[in-house]
Amino acid sequence: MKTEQETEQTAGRPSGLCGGLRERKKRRTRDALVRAALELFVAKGYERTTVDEIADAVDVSQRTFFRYFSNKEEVAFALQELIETRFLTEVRARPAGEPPMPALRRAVTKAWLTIDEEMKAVAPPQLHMRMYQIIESTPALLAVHLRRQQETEERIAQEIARREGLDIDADPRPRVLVAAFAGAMRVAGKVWGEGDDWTSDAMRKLSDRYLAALEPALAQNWRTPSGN
Amino acid sequence: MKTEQETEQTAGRPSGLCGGLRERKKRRTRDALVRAALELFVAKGYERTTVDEIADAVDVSQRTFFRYFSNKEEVAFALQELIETRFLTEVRARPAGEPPMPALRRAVTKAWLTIDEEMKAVAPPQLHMRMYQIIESTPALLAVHLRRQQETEERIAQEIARREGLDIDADPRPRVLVAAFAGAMRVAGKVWGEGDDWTSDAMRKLSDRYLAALEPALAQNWRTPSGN
DNA sequence: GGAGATTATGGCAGTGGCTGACAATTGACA
DNA sequence: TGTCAATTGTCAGCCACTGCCATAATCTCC
Repeated sequence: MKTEQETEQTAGRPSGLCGGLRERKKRRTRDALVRAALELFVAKGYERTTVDEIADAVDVSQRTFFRYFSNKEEVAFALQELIETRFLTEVRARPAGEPPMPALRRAVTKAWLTIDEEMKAVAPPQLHMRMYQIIESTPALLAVHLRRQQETEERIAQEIARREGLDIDADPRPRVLVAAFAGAMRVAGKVWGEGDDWTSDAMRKLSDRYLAALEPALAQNWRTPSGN
Repeated sequence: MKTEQETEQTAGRPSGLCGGLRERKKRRTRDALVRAALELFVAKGYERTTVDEIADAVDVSQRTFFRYFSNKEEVAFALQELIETRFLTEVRARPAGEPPMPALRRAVTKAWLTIDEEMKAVAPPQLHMRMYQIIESTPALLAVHLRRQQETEERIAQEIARREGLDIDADPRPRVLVAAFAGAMRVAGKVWGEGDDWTSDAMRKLSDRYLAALEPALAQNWRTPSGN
């Protein structure tokens, strides 16, 4: 028999309060693995860190590591997982009458209001931020990152189609809107990671700026200066 | 034992004709490796095909395979490489005065006019198409595919910025436009791969449709039916 | 056409990611 | 306390990938 291990994503609750000893222990090992991995990745780089080193740092076997994470990449995406989940939740919470684009923009703004707090549960924010830079600069991780984002895109597009009562395969607008939106967000995220202000407030401002640039960018005439 | 396919690709290729024996031989092994890899991937799936099998099929050592391709993934992207190069060339060839979005749209249309011919040089179109489906459905390949696309995006954005005389780091529009454009194209490509009409003509029509949906998708009001 | 410099290739040993199988251990619960 | 199920460690093994060195093929120049 299999125990479901997706149960513990209850946000905002400190680890170790719920469930029996067995589950608490599992959560602790998992968090410890993430933390050790992030520290090692930041210290030595992703490729120069071996799974054995991560496992040794937490004093478990390599085999156990692979029981918690299906591969070495996955352990690097703790923060991303959080962001994606949070954003999706906020989109689902938008009022039904709201048009698609404003709904997405407000969802992203609201999501970033709470992400700060949540990520502290596993590792210090500084660590997450450095990890984000490593993801952007390590080809293998960047590739996985983009794939994960695309999976989120699809879920969001489905939610938008549902809200608007559209057949997602017949009307191109849900997927195209979300693709454009995600593209602008990706550019914003990249600039954020390369800059020096790693507050969530800075991220919100960048999102706004790049999303606002979407319509002017599609316009024919670029002669009017804008954007900065 | 030895697979000899020296005859076909020397016909219409500038690259197959020039150079000494050494270079021609190198090109032949490379093409043979691509072809053998595609056939094996299509027949058995990407993950169930080992590099040893590909090398054996062409009668070279595994070590030689890795001298031609830096990893197993790379050999799967022959067609994509072609498309990206072609598209980039067409963008660079657009007249200077043309606004960014029309330039991109016309570049993609022109690119697909010649891709058919070019890809036949290495393997039959059918094989490339099946490979494309495998890329879209194999997580490891999809991830690499998206990263490659993003690299192309960056190059195109730089070209757009250059054309418009803008500083790409100061004005968000070049990257945002290209991100939105690429997003719509990606959705179109996915639909193309899932459909049954694999002509480049079909791809051009899908591109048109999804790019046309970009502006309506960003608009506030979706109540007016459109797109299909 | 042959000597010598270049370059492609093969073989081999070794590392690291990842998996299946099985046995030992630990927590849950009657 | 004893039984049952979940968790873990150990071990053997596959596969992607790399460095190293010897060999064989091509190229260059006389």
